[in-house]
Amino acid sequence: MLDERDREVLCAIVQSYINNPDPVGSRFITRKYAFSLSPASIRNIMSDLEELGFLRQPHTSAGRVPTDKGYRFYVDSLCSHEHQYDNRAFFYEITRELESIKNDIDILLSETTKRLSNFSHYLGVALSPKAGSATFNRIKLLKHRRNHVVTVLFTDEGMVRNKVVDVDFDLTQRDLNRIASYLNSEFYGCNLNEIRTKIVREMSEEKILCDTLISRAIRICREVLSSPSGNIFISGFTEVLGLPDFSDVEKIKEISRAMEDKHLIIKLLDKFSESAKDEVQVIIGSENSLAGMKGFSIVAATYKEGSMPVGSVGVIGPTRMDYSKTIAMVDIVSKFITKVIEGK
Amino acid sequence: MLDERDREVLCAIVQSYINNPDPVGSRFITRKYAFSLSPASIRNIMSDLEELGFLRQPHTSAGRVPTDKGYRFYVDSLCSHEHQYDNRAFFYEITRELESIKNDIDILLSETTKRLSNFSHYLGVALSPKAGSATFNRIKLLKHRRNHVVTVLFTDEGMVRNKVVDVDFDLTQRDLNRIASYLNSEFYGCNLNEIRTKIVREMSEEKILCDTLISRAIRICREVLSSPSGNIFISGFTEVLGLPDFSDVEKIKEISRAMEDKHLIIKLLDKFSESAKDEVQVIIGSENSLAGMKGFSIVAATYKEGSMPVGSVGVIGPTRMDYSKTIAMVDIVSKFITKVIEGK
DNA sequence: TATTAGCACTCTCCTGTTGAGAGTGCTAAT
DNA sequence: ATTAGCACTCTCAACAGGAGAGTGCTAATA
Repeated sequence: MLDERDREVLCAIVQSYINNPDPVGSRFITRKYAFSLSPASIRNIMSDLEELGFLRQPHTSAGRVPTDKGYRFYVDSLCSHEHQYDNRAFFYEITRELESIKNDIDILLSETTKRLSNFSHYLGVALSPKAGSATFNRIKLLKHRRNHVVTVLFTDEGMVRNKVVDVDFDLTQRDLNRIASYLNSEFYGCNLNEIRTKIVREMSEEKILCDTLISRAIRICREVLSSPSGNIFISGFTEVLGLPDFSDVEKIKEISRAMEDKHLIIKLLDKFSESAKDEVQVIIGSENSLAGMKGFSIVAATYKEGSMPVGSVGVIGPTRMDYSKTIAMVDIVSKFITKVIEGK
Repeated sequence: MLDERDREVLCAIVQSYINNPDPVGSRFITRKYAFSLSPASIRNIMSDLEELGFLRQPHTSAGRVPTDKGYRFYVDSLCSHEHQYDNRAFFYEITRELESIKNDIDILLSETTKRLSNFSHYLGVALSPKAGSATFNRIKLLKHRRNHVVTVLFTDEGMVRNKVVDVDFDLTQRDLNRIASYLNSEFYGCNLNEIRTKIVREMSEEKILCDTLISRAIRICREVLSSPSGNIFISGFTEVLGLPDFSDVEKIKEISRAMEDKHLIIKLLDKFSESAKDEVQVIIGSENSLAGMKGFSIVAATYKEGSMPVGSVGVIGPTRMDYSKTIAMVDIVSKFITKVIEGK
């Protein structure tokens, strides 16, 4: 479909536009990229590329601009995925500054997104491990004031989570210990999601258990498991405001709305976690299924725990994004987080 | 200094400008506010008010606009602080929807700021209780994997906080229990800040204790207390983008930078907590000591725990802010949070 | 003496025009 | 197949003119 020359021109246009958001014209291409072709020939090629949907013109007598399809082709077939030199500073910074934060995954992720946005100039995003996919190790119940129980849940993965649970009955610490050991023997090694569904089923079926210790145990456990979605971290709004892509107030509102709708972004990143692909993934502009996110691209990857993806980290920016560099950065970051978590 | 008539005119100008961000002219005043004076007389008054620093003109032949000093006078002497009717819906919403979130103060505050920004159209902010001012009740240490200890700290105020602490020595659960009971007997009833300073002192003085149980206890405790500052919650960026005050990209960058600098806002709100005044406090534009926050106003109040202010909640917006309404809202919110916390 | 009508003046903002500049597509020559 | 040449289109910046809003000042008025 595209011969070598066409590809070269497309590549030059995309790179030039990424570098500087002006529609790129034929003359500019010949001069800047030293093709052994005249502007007129370039124009013919550009015209073909436009026909094929890789480029478009903002208006007659403007240069060309890549379409989402153009970016896609560039990412898949044209851009080099080596960018190690540029990103070396980034790599050193995160390893040097963040390796020590290994006990609090939330802080680690939040700091990571900050660094990511600083270096990429786009939004850094990360999704903390979903509790649901973790494995129940043990639970500890501590009496707090009357009617309050502090629960501390340990997972096999080393996550610790606490929550204060209201109970409508008074329990001694001894009762709590018995409840805890019941839960521990019942659920040891189970996946938290499974436990939740199991509990819901049992609660609807066996109303008989009412007011026994087990029923209380179940009720407490349900409370503990009731907040399933992981935290999301987004950094770098000020950073993106500096980009020429956001010199327009409408564009700013758009990305701000997208950011506010955290649920949508969570959903999106969740998809990444599910598709257990190993590489960095890229969603470009309108490929996105979310209405509010068309116009932006997402570059993301998962980080793993015991070879299972448990969360994701990435970058959101304009479609006019330095994909090559960003992909390399996200790759670095996802591997780094995996390493920190596993090495814990 | 200002007679009754001058005040009325100033009040009209401020209110008109708050209502609609156009410089207000003499003719407009006479018509809208039905003064029994001609535009020419109003002009004379306005000229006086400008001389006194309450008003300024963006340019000759524009109307007048309040200065920070003008807003200050308005807030202190002119505006009515009754706004109950307008805010009734707001009051109902927060009491109905948020009262149930009493076990997790962070979620309560974050939801509160969301509601606050929705109703005010400005940024809602809140500072969670500073751990330092709380009172040690007891600590529980649980063995996590090798070299990791899960600490659960209870305060008299009912706060629970957990943290995973790395230790460079292996301890049995039994050791941990002994350490915990040492800490419990040593620090029961102490203020957390005191404990921290005490620990720092002891660690520098008595190196002798090295490698004993007590030294280990102290080390763990220090870790637990090492993150002193409270969380900050800010909501409503999309909300403020809708205001005419932020139709300019520069203004947007300004407020975005201010938001990113969370430390500064924390500092600012901390001051509110310290000055133990009971009322809602207002900082207008350049009264602010923070460079990045000039140009914005802050309306904030503290919420209390046992009649001690422990955190603050408020609103950040343009100096052209509906002070009357906002002050009433912040008042409602701060009292609401106090009630929820105390009633816990 | 305080108030006001009248008027000249200033400044912004909108609109329309114009010319430069950049880039294109097409055609004919190489 | 490539390219030079040219007419055409579109944007953008600069400029001018006119409407509109508001002011300050002065002289007349109650």
